[in-house]
Amino acid sequence: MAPNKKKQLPSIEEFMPHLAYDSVIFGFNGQQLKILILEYQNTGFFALPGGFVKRNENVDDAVMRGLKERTGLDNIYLEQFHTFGSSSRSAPEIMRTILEANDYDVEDDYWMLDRFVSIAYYALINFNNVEPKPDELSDSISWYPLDQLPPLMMDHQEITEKALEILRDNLDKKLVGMKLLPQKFTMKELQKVYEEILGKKLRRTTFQRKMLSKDILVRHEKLFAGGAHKAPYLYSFKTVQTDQKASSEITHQTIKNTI
Amino acid sequence: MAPNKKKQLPSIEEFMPHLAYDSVIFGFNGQQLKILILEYQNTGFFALPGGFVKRNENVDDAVMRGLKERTGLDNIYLEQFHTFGSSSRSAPEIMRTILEANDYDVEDDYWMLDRFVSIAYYALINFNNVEPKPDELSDSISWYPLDQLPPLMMDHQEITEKALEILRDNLDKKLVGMKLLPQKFTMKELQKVYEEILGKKLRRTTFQRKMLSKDILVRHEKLFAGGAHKAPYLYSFKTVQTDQKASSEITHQTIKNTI
DNA sequence: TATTATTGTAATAAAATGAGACAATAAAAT
DNA sequence: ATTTTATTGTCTCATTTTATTACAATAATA
Repeated sequence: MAPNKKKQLPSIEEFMPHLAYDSVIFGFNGQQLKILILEYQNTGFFALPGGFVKRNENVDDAVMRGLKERTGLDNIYLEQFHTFGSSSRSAPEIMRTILEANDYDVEDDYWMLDRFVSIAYYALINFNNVEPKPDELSDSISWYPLDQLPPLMMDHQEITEKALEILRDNLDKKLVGMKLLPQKFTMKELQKVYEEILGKKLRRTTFQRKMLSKDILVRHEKLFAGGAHKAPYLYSFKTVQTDQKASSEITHQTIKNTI
Repeated sequence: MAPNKKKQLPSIEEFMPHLAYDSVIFGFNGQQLKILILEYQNTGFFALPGGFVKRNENVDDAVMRGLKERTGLDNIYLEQFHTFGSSSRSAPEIMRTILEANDYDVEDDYWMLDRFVSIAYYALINFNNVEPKPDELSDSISWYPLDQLPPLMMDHQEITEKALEILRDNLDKKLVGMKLLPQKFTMKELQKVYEEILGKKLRRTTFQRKMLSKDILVRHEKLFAGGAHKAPYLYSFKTVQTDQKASSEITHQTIKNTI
């Protein structure tokens, strides 16, 4: 790297030290469940999208902001699932390599080289027609199927595995499909979401009966152009207001549906 | 407070700034589910037991350590459940009052007056024969039934409610009864734990059949001295090793059983 | 017009749960 | 010593839920 044109690093005045977040962004394209991995330029390091929390910012908001800055994705469904607090969570060499590869001049006591406690979130999006963009830091970013992840830096593999575990547990409770599918979808597509997350095949008739009996779906017109067979109905999720968080939930959903 | 005999405050050199933990400690005495609340002397402030994380310490260990220091409880079952990261989580006046009530001299820029992100844990213990002791900071500490909590400072009420919600969700999955009961217990006691956590009565025969069919219980000798009626069997939980964490789980359990 | 593959639903079987009945029994009362 | 009492463990039957199979409906293709 040329030792000239050094850039200005983010200042510790702006952020809380020792505190970071990482996000496991699940995307579904109708076929496969994938997650978003970014690669730091000129380093070969693969990582979950993450960032830092400003001194006067809600952690939830920081994650939303950082995700938009780093991935171009806005207003996506986010849920905190675990905080990783091992004292071994520091990687000064790696962080230095990444920063220097981007032409930053890094002092030995620079705050990003310290130990970090990371609050981890998972996000759910339908990634048809969505093209995540790397940010100005020149990272590349792309989708990887869960069984074809590159080797991830630090404990990001462990974070990813925990995210999937929690996602499975929340599958029915949180109506996960709602966030991963377009507004209207077929029963087959919904089943595919479940199968991808659970990692196993489900029985068609049982699944259909179970979903219909839940009183969460609205049936719409049929979807033609499916092939040489009976056309399936399209469904959407009912927008039920179950609790005090309903309005913000609906915001999420509405925005998601317009992606 | 006399302005003499000022004591030395914990230094920011030792701890990570802006990072705290809070713990919701559930205890069961055979009858009622209670949680441990501490009262800061001379202030009237009630709070969950909490503390700070040393710069070179795992967060999990910090919670365990702090709990021992503050409550006298050792090696109890702990599980992280949520991190509270709202930017409004600071209470400089309250913290100053607490510290000054304990004869500390507090500078305006003292780190404990800052905003804190709090990692929340719940703990489960059987509190027969356990007498929590307040620490040297002269707090008093005692058990409160969930429906008779005093007004808690900051967002500690919200933290408590979230803990209970998570505990309910984990009831079957995590074998919560194992941590709250003595090593040997009757079916009625186990049912009582479930009822207290769920906040509703359960049907005796259905509960008994469900528990026995789970293949998690070992039946032991009968417990006499129960009253003018048939004596119930005593049960204990099977110690199954399901995954790689099994050995540490067993440690928890063994230690818990000797409390 | 027949063929094909898939969909929606009904019919039936199996499993899980709810609800009640009842005999067994340990301690207390007589 | 006998009866009474309350609770326990288990069984039965009813109801609900879930699994499995079967099959008619139908949109595109041959």
